[in-house]
Amino acid sequence: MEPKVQARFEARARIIKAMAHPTRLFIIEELAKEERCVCDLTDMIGADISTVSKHLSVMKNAGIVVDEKRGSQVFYKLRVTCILNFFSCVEAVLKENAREQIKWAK
Amino acid sequence: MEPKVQARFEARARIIKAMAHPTRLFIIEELAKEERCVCDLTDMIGADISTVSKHLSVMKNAGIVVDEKRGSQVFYKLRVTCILNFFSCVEAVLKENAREQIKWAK
DNA sequence: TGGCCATTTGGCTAAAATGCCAAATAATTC
DNA sequence: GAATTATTTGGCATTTTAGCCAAATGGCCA
Repeated sequence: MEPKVQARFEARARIIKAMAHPTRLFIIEELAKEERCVCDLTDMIGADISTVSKHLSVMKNAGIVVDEKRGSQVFYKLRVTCILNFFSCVEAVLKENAREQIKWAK
Repeated sequence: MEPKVQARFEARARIIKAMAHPTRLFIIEELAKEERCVCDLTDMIGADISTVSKHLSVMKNAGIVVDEKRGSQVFYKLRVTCILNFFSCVEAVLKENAREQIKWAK
């Protein structure tokens, strides 16, 4: 593959990789509803706060979310909402997968 | 996070993770045009055929592609084409990222 | 059957991702 | 300024992923 093409797909992969984790998908869905501080997200997720912070940092570096410090808290929100379109397609794949399961079970 | 919710996001993440690699994104885009055998994809990508085969297997297990054996060759095609909608959003993020770069450069 | 092509699988090493704890930063309040 | 709260960062152990080679499998044809 030519280096230019290669680079383009690497850039895309970086963004998709930044979503490819259950916790991060949860965060994305949550931020789609409203912005949240790290502490609230941490409560919802139930992991160490440093873990949540690092997940957020991964998505921030990818350009998926933006943060804003207000007082002692840091609020995160989605940077590009079209991200949400992903989910409906992912659900479609999951539905297909479930359907196949039934077929295989026969 | 409740186990049920957790499981739902894990299922989603499995699918997105199966896309989160430059080579696999390339394959997806290629298969969007037309089905391809492993050998053709391997030529285009320039990696070991076993590597390409494993990438395809990852996507097959996630339900993103399906394979069909014809003679001695195996052809792969997309299972759910809405996958392509991903790219336009990813490009939007990349464009935003590029824009920010300029802002930072000031 | 034997040989050849296409593909998958096993095995192995190197690299990247996860997640926790502890320590460092930053803002807030008393 | 010290204590407190919110968040990030560094470090480390564990797990997962990637990619190559070599070997196994499956189809095709002489």
